Amino acid sequence: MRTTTNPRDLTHPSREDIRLEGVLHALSDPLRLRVVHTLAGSPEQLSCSHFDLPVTKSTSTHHFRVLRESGVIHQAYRGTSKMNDLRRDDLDDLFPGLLDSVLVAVSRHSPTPPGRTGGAPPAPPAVY
Amino acid sequence: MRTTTNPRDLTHPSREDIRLEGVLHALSDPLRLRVVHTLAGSPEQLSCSHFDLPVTKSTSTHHFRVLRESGVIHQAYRGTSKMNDLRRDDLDDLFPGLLDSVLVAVSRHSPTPPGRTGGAPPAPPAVY
DNA sequence: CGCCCGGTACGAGATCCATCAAACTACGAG
DNA sequence: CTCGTAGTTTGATGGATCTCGTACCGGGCG
Repeated sequence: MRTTTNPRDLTHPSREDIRLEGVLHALSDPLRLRVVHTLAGSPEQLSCSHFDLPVTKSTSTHHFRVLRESGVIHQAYRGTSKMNDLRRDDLDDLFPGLLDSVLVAVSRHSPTPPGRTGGAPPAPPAVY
Repeated sequence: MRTTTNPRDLTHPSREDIRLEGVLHALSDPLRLRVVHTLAGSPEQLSCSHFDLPVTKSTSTHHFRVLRESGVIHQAYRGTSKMNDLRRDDLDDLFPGLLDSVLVAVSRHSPTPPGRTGGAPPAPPAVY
């Protein structure tokens, strides 16, 4: 009967539990939108600490949790840090075109947020 | 120099003042999502009272205001009632594909909300 | 004119949300 | 084992947000 609430267990909603309202709400915050945008522009997973958000650690934790619990991102521990990546497949399957249109909108309307991701430009719209 | 604050004056954000976060936030509420979906499925403007929302009149007013102030809908008085319609052109121009993908997602994941709109099916995805 | 109907304004209460500081946990390196 | 790094938890605070009830207004109808 161990499963005693291991603090390193991360709960993610299954695909069918992801709700549109939740995703839209998660994306309606500038900070979170920035995280999603950066994540989309990176070919690899990124640790939480990679993002240089203008808030404290606890606030950061909060935002990442909102993103995870709404089904927008997937998180997993790797050593001492936590890796994040977009749940692209799930989102594209559930809400086709939604993520892409949001990402394009962010790219268009934000002057490319300070703090470059690494190399890949914002995020090519992917297949249409 | 006041125009004496005419209560029938409705303020709408100009196109360039519409913000992505605001739109996403406005759409992240089930009630408002339902309104937008119904509006999108109607070829004509609809009065506020056309919607049979499970809330009181004042709450209804509140939600319509959120939609208007975020730039999602346009409102205008016509006689004793207020007509609503989507700001499709503005939204499509600012955030291409966003509204369509949201509407498709609503159509897919809601069992066609009770209280039919009139005739037109949910909203054909329009040009891709 | 007087009334109703569609909608607004104004509080007020409850809940949620973003934010922080401070104390804590877990892992890896010395 | 000790320390530092990465992130969590808890509690508090201030600000939105959602909801309501009640009072109000403006236009149309009888």
